[in-house]
Amino acid sequence: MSENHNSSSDELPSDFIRTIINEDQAAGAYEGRVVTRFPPEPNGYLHIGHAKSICLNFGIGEQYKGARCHMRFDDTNPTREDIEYVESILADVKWLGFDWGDNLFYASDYFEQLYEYAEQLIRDGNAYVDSLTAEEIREFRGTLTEPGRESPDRDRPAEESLDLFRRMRAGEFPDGECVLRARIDMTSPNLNMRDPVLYRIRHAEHHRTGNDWCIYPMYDYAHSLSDSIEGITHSLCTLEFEDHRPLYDWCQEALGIYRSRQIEFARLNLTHTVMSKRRLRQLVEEGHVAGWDDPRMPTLSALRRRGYTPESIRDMCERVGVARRNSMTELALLEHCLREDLNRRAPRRMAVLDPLKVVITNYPEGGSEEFDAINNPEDEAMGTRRVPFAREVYIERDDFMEDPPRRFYRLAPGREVRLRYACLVTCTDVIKDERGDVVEVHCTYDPESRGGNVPDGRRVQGTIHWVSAAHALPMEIRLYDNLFTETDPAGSETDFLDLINRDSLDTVTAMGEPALTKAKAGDRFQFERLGYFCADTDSLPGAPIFNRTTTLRDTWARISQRSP
RNA sequence: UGGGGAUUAGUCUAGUGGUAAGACGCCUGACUCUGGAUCAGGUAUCACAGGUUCGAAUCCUGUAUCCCCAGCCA
Repeated sequence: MSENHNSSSDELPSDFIRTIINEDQAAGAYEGRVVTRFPPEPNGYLHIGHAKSICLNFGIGEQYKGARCHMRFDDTNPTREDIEYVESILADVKWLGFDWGDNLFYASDYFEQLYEYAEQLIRDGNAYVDSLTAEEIREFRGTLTEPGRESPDRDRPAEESLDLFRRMRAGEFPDGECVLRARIDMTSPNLNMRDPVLYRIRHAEHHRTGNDWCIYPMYDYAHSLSDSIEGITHSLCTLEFEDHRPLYDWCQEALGIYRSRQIEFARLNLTHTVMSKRRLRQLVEEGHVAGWDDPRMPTLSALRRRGYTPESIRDMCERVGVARRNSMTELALLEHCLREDLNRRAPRRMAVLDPLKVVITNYPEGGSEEFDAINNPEDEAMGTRRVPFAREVYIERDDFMEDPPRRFYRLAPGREVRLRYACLVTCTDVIKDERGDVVEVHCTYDPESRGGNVPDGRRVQGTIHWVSAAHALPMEIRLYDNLFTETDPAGSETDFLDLINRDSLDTVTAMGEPALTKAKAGDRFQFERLGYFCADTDSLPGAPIFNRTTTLRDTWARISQRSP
């Protein structure tokens, strides 16, 4: 497999995990094989945090000769999972540009084998059926500073546990009646080793196995064994599973089966958003956003809808790197990756978000003409297009100031600017309404400057974008800002819901050049001087609706804020 | 002294005994029919305190701070 992303750098990523793999390869470990896996539970939508794990695991699968990455669903809890999530997860991974080939697996595929392994543990005295209640188990577990106590059932004869376990499977007990526990060490300082539960009873329909089972394996047990069954060499997971590693190892060792190695890395955190499933769910269910794919969400489906490219997300994940320290990546990095990608690829168009009418008084009434505009200055092959021009045009309200401050290069009374690709105009009059607000600006144009060129070589400081009023396409545009103004809403003292940015969505009616009429959902453009925009899935034929993916870097905004 | 982990610029990440590297951000300047892009330059002594050494971000000792763990969730 080859990657076509990040063509600007041929360097393969390197990090402590790849260093470990390199060492393993050099030492001939795992017979030279490298097998990773991406193991989500199908109980929600993937977000950009998952993208880091996907890029890591699949990236390693692509990087090493003969390596592969398995797509595996950790579907061991039927009450929270659904086929809907399986499908969206698969679509998202595919969208990011990764391919699992034939290696699509489900932990539920192994239920029978997992069950047999459990019987083996019981026979070997490594597991027992415990009839303590959930509350009792919790009490017996002890605390962080006090050791736990052994259950009265801990020394139950293997035969008895075996019988009980079979009856658990047969459905003789209601939920919660008993569990299968590993027999490890109730005094371990690591709570995960205090006889962890391996199986619980759940009379629930599973999205794949239906009602075949009423006992379901717990994560630690199922995950360790699934990795072993699939011959996973390097099992990469996030930091919070560090304390689970001894149990992960114990499961494979107690059964004497293939040994995989768990390695933990820090999860991705992004500023100005939340990443936990619980909080994302709350945003959706309480209606703070329109849905999982609301373009303000950090889910992959939302980022896709908003206009982010898979390449930009992969690039960001690569640049963030992989390490063991908790970190918070600035959203600015993702935005940079997006701009870099789209600057190269997105066709340019002109659109005016906040229109102010300009009348060119010396231009013939009723006349019009077309000018050539470059589709992408970064890529000549993208060619040019014709843009209609007439006596009345719209410009951005921000591009005119009656009383401009220093360093304002745009239109002002008496000042000449270039209408991009069209001509030079000079402001001669300002028309205001009774409240004193500017409603229209009058200009004269220099007929010698057709196309925007300056025959006598005189300099104009500003070049602004415009749209012919007579030809303009009115279109809905959704302007997004961060869902949270705080850097780390989840880490704040205040409830994150109280930190939601009330101005995160602003819908405006903009005027676009006619070429935009043909835009289809998913099409991305740079609207010159404004930002990158992507036609939303709500678009109708001939009536596109655009999401602003991100703005362009805006030097003027910084200057004007600094010294007004 | 419950256990486990982490600590390099505003952010992320390299460097594992030889005198701090890259990216984002920010600041300067050049250039420009996008105040975009591009180009050039600037922006830390490595949590702290001792110690070992000719030499320490790297080794040792101690301290501090932060993160994770008491689901029959993953």
